[in-house]
Amino acid sequence: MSVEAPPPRRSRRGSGAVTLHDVAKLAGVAPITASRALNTPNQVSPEVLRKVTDAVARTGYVRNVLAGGLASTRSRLVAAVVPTIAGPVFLQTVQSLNEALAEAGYQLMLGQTGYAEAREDALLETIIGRRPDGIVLTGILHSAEGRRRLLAAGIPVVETWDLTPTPLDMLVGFSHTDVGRAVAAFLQARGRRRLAVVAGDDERSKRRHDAFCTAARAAGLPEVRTLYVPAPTTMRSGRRALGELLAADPAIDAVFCSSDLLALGVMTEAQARGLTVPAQLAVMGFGDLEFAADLQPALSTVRIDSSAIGRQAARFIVDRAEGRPVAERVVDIGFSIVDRASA
Amino acid sequence: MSVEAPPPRRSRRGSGAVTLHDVAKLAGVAPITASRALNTPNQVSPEVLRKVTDAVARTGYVRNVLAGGLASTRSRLVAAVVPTIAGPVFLQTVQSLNEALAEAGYQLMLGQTGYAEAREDALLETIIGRRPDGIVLTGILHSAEGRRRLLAAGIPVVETWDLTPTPLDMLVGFSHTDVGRAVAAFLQARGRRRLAVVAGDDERSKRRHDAFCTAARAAGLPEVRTLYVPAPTTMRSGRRALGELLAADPAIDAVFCSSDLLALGVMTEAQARGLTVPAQLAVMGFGDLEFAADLQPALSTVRIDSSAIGRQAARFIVDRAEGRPVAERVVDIGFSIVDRASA
DNA sequence: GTGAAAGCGCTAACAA
DNA sequence: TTGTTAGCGCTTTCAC
Repeated sequence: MSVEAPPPRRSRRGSGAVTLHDVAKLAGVAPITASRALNTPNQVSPEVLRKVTDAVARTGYVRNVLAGGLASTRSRLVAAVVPTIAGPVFLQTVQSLNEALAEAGYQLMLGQTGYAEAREDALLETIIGRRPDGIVLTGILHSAEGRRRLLAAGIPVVETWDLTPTPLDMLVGFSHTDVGRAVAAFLQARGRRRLAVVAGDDERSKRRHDAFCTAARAAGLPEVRTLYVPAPTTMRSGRRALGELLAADPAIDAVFCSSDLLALGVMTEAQARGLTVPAQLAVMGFGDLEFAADLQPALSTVRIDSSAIGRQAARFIVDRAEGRPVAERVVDIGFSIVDRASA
Repeated sequence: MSVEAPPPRRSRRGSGAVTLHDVAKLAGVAPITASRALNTPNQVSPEVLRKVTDAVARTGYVRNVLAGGLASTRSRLVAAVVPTIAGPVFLQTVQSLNEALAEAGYQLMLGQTGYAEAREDALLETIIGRRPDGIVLTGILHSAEGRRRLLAAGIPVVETWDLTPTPLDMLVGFSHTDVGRAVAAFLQARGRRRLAVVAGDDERSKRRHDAFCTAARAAGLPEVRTLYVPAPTTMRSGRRALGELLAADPAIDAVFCSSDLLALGVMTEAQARGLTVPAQLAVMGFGDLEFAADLQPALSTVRIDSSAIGRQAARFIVDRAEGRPVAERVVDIGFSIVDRASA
């Protein structure tokens, strides 16, 4: 009569799902070997590889990335912080970021601050709690507290859509000041003199339009009429804005909008009032969204390679996560003025 | 002379960050007590709560949600699967879903299939690997393999943007067939007889337009001209489509588009060709995006409460995750026809 | 109300 | 190439 071991008291914990342990047992190898077969197949004999692959298929095993991440301190999770994805400006960036990350085996976590800088800190805490392998920020980070936390956490950070001499870590963007200057020069070269601006009230577009106004002033043009609308910008606020602008100064001959959507609103309102674009009023947008080229007249605008920002951000994070050296921490992707019919 | 303990051989593992252990030690309590102070503060004496809160502040501790999730088998992560966020149709849903989840302490993970059903399965595997507390699907899940996996994983699933008699688990959407019928009736009531359709080639819009055509036929109207364009739909494809439609039949007097963007393209093209909307051509969109009301003429369209879908999906998942009973597993949020100027 | 012990499922480190 | 051991940082279970 053999002394039986006590029954392995089935614990109430755990999800009950198939674990790597089960797979290893079925394949007749140690768990770590099964782990290697899945993660670094070429460190394992073909024989073992076959047995493990087999066991995985038979059990329907799905790896638990959370557990792996805890053990390896690599979560393969990347967080993106945007004001909102509703304004289609960042959409392209988020989309291409997501794609590039997915290809490299990383998952994207989305966080929206809603243009309220106050929420930035709270969101950051939530994010750090997940120990992401990287954080992609839209714009530069403002709060000192936030910067401190991020640095302390040692998480790679990419700031985007802006340029600053003092990046937190890595940066991919362009100069908003340069955009403002370039558009002012562009409109002036086309003989426009009474310039106006309709801009969302976020920091970056303000910076663009400050530069725009400064450049206009320097060129001896009359004071630029400026109207700020709440971010995110909409077609509706564009329509309203042109009305107000015209009420203040019926003689304006060019409007620089901080988004293509705003520009669509301005053009529509102009049309509704019987103003012809560009003859009586030049309209410039910003972003070069998909629809810009197909408006009637086609919208002149500033093109930002939004997808390139996302891809570069992904490259930054993945390189850092895989321990590859990042040569250049700051990438200026520039912009270009798209000269279509509306200006 | 005291015998010193050997130095606690500093392990090379771990992130080196402050852990709950450190906090507990500083507060002079057991780790589990510190855990309770943070998660269920009212199960702990005010005294202890104070000491722990204090220690957290002094150390700058940020909880490791991954570790917590592993121990409790609750990741507080929810995955959303969308064809693409670029088409602004799902944007609202994703946005409100994200917001509602964030409020409840859950994080959203984004996965894009890109309208390729083949990628659905691969994406699903990646997602299940993270052990999310729920999955929100856009549309209904097709692959039998995918359904099997999801069921096996025991993860709550919400299918959205559609209605089916055989939901996988929970469902919030509306009937695309009803939409098609309603729009056909609407146009017919306005005296339109030569109907046309421009639709994205995804399953749901096809269903809408099949119903539309069937209803038109039943009403004795002439055969509906139909043109499918690749999803995601764009303004450009709308412009092109009207051109083709007109070439095939110059006498059409109404176009039903499968998205507002498409409708914008159709309206723009009509205008470019000197056709007046709605006098000569009625245009109907779908989605009621923000800009629809502000177009010239204002766009008649079908309104879907996209945000409500997101919120309901969040409620479903959170209720399930917190163990609350879900009374109704299927919610039909309906739709409404917005009767503006373009039709 | 508080704590000790024992994992959650996986992988780093070291050894064979 | 493969295995043993010892965690990753937290929470469940059960006892006080």
